[in-house]
Amino acid sequence: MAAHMHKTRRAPAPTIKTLAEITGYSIATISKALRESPVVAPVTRDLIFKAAREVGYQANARGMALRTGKSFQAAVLMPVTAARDYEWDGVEYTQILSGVSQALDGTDYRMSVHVIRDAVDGAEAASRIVDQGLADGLIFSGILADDPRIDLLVDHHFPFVSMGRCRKDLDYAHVDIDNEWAAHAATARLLAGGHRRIALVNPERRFSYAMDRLDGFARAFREAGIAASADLIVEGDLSTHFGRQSVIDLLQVAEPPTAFVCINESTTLGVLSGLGSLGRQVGVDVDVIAYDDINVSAYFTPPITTFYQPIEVLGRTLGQFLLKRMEGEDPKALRQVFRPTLIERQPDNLGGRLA
Amino acid sequence: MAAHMHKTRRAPAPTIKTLAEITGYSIATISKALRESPVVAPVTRDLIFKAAREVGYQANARGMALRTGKSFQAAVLMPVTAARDYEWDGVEYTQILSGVSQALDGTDYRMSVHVIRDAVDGAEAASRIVDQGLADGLIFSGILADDPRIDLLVDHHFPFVSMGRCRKDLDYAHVDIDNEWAAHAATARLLAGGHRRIALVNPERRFSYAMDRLDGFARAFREAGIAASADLIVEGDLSTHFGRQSVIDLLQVAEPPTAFVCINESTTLGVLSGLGSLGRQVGVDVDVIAYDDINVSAYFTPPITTFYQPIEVLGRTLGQFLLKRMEGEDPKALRQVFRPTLIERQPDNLGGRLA
DNA sequence: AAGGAAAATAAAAACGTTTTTATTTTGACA
DNA sequence: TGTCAAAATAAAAACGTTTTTATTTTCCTT
Repeated sequence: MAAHMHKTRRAPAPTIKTLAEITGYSIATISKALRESPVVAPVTRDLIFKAAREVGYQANARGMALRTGKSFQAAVLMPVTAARDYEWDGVEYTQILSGVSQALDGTDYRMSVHVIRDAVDGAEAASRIVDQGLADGLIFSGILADDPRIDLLVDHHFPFVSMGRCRKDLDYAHVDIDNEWAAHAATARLLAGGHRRIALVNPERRFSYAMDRLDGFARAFREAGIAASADLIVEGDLSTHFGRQSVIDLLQVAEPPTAFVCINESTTLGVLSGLGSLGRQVGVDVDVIAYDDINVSAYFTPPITTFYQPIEVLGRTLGQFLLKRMEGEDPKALRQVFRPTLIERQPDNLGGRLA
Repeated sequence: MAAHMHKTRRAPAPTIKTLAEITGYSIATISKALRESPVVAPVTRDLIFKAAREVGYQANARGMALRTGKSFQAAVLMPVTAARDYEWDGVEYTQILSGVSQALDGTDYRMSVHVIRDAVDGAEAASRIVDQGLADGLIFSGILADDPRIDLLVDHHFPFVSMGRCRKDLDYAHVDIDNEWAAHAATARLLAGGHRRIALVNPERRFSYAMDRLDGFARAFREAGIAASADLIVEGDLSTHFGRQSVIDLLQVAEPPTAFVCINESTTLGVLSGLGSLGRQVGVDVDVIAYDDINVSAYFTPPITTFYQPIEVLGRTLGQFLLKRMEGEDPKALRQVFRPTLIERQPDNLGGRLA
């Protein structure tokens, strides 16, 4: 009677022991054969592999994990700002995760995501991951000018790849966008178009790349022999709200900007929203150049000039680098800085009205 | 000499054995005490807890995992369409992950993310997770009208919570948005505003919620006693490109729509982009009502009327439900359908020109 | 054909838990 | 004060691997 109650009991997954029974070899030999150890005879290795295939053997991750002390997890810290309620934010992270996951595909590693709300949270997450061995490697972004996570991880010899670079030491694996270059190029383009009062909508200075962008902005002016419009630099979180508010504030100053250089999509959307509600037209009253990583600027009305870098590519590189780091490769060999490509969608000279 | 080479060796993390040595109890007693088993005397339990606190004992997840057969992972399937190159897509997923992670905070569970590229990929990922015991529970979305994942998981008694519902069987834990209601409400609002030719920009029919929205759309017309503009229903992926192309196509028909009901942010952006490039003005030539989950419609120019549901809340509920499911709670008790709130930003009657 | 090194395989221990079973201690009752 | 059940603790086994150490087999050399 009771036998009818439950379905046919699922056969327990085959283990190394099952293979030992089937083939007649000891579990030690099985283990070595499966890991292609040279000490086991090729003929028995083949035999064991065949048996493994036949019964559909899959190494038990938990057993491996306990024995080796590894977790087979690649952790990613994903920032989510709790600042404004549910504001559009961090949208590019799906692309990063997608890229990392692509790199991990086919390896023994899984991707675990740790959501962090701020820098402190991020540092805590990192040390928890190290202390408790929650992962074998770590990927994170939002690098501060002097980031405690990097010190911690270097100290513990914990494999990691950062998206972005600290400003001081570079002896670790990283992937980055050339923010100095991009900010310089955008500013130079606007200067060439005749703009003099250029606003820079920038992240907070504690972020390493905010400083890089400031540098590029300044260099463009310096090279043009023009005094930088340093009073038109605004700094804040990367929210849409911030972009909008920045425009509203900046257009009230005595000598308002005729052009804007923006950080990311969401801020750009806010800037356009602010311009729209003040009745200013892009390409007529002001020009806007943005940095784009999810290919969305093409759909703004009007489409605007952007520096574009598909972020999934960065994610993939991050994953590839992390795999190599976890295998002990020298971090010095694992660095890549991407230059976004310029996509010209506007002349960015206010239709010639400036010349 | 060599002693100088490496830093002071980090003390190995304390284990249950360490605690046994310190307290003099056996490891069995330690284990039971830490899990608050009633068989161990309260006084020794306290003693053991105290010792654990003092040495900073943290249970080794790998040991627990091997012994219990659990993985302490909550898996989330994250869809990323590879359709168009790096198109803005799936941006709401950071919010979902954030919500799930919030729910998991403070528990023993970690969140692992599995990126899937299509429905087949999703089904494979699900069965891999079940077969290999990669996780103890699963969260996924993009539910098909008849989703193989649901059958698989129910069959294996594997704990899961779906975001969205199959159209046939509902005997499982799920969280959803009331798409029928939202589509109905949007359509009814436009009908009340005097619109008769209303376009529905919808996902592909294989998705369960696409059908729900079709139902709501039809019901609004039926209730108004007006023949539905069924020829103005377009179906496709949820990309910005699709939104834009839909508008361009639809405005070429003999009797073009005067209003659009959109699915999500990215499609809406595409719709607005299409309208802009054809020189049509929202609120003058056409009205647009959208569904918004990342609070971005407020920043479109002009701001448009939306049905808003903060998606992080859904994520949190998904996580909470999954925890309960993993503890064996009856799935029938774990269902929640959210109704988004209407945010009126336009009169949606073409400024009265229709009446 | 004996000896011995090299090659191949087996046995045993270990990773850190939980759980089942066994043993000791306590305390109530006669 | 001895008996016995109940309470408390200890011992041992197990989860599935990898790795170290031990044993057996092969085969070359003389």
